[in-house]
Amino acid sequence: MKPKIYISDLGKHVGEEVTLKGWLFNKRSSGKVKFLILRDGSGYLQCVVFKGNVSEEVFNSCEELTQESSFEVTGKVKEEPRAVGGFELDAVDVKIISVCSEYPITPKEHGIEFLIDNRHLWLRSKKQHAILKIRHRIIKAIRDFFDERGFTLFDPPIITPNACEGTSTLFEFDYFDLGKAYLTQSGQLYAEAGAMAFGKVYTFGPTFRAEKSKTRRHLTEFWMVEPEMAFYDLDDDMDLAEEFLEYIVQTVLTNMKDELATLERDTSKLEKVLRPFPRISYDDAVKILHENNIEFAWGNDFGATDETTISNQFDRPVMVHRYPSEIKAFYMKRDPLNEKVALAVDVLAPEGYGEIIGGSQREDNLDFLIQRIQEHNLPQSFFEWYLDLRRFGSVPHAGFGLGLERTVSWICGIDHLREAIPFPRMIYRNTP
RNA sequence: UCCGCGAUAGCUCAAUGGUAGAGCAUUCGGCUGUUAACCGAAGGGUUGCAAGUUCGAGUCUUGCUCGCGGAGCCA
Repeated sequence: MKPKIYISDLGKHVGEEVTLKGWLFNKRSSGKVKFLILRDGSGYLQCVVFKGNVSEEVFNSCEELTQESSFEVTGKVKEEPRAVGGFELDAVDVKIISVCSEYPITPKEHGIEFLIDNRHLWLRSKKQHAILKIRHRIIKAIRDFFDERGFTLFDPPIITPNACEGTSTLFEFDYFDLGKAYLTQSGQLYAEAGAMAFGKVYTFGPTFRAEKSKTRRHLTEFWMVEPEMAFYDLDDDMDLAEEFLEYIVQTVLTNMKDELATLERDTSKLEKVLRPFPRISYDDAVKILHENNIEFAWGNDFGATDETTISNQFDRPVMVHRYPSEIKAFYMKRDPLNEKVALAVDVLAPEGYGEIIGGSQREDNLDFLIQRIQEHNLPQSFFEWYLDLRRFGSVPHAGFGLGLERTVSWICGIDHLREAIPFPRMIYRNTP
């Protein structure tokens, strides 16, 4: 097979005659010269078609090229500061592969509703392309981070028999003769089993929430990465979380400069995401709200505006720990120094992006755990295997979950989660 | 579930209760360096649906449908 050449590789081919394939991003013509902007998924390239340099037939055929028509172009690569990307192709031949008729997304402004209806095409746009390239880099950074630190990737089931934490509304369906089953809302309980087997594991996959949340911060299907570590306490958990976030952000800053520029992201705010992050207790956070004249009663969970007020006090992610145990999940260990609070931590992203990490040290005492399950009115029979983890060599352990799309949104500086995933699923939309 | 906003050409939007318009896209013509190119021309409409008020409704009223974002819940 002849080696394929992509626009991103053109620096290695200056002066050579190459053949490229792709789609027409835009076209300008001036009588005897035509400028075809080729898009091949790896970049953009201006192809110059002078009337004398190609056959008359080829020159005229360029008129048929409409936006997003696919074609093949052959020509000599040259450096050209006037062109986007710094290179240009002097075309000697153009072959049309498929003519596109009336591409819906024109190079003008469009409304969000129209764009999301055409998500399958919107993905070709520069901004969406940049967001999803950054998403890809974030995923790689996540995997590199854990792989380099001795974690084992541990895939939990998507189909579960019980409502894991007993709080969220889940997608329910019939599972053969076994009754109702649910789509997972978290792989965490299974990750705990993994941590007892491998020491340090992480799960990374889709999770589902059937709540009728109708905001720019919610999807019904989203991706979550959940590390779980044996012999970690809450402080160890927070140490890992801040190292993790720093690694992700700094990796993107180093490797995705062009994409961040396309998104017009103010990177000075991302450059500040360096350890250590501020760590404040829930009590301290409540004080901050009161100092800002916000009414808030101890024992409640923070709303979106509360989170923004708290995170605005800092220039990097803030870790809020030791929440009232009543508003947290049954498996979270209570603080031995204060039974009213759980050894939990939420990480709030800067710039109003809200909670991106939720974690805790887990309850490792069998009797306490059974008591919590009863207090939450959860069916203990579903949790016997989970209780076995405490019966057979229980150890202190901790973990957290990071919402991928919220992290992508924050780093990209976009205002809606739906742009952070190729095909978003929301309560009133499951197409395309 | 509650609160608020919206629906006009393929798209983005205009239009004091009085002839439904512009830009982009499409088609045709012009231009040898364009950068959302530009210049000229053409085609393109059951104004979300239903009823009401009025001499006259895109505009006012009521109901419905669909969508948007906020609350709650959460990542």
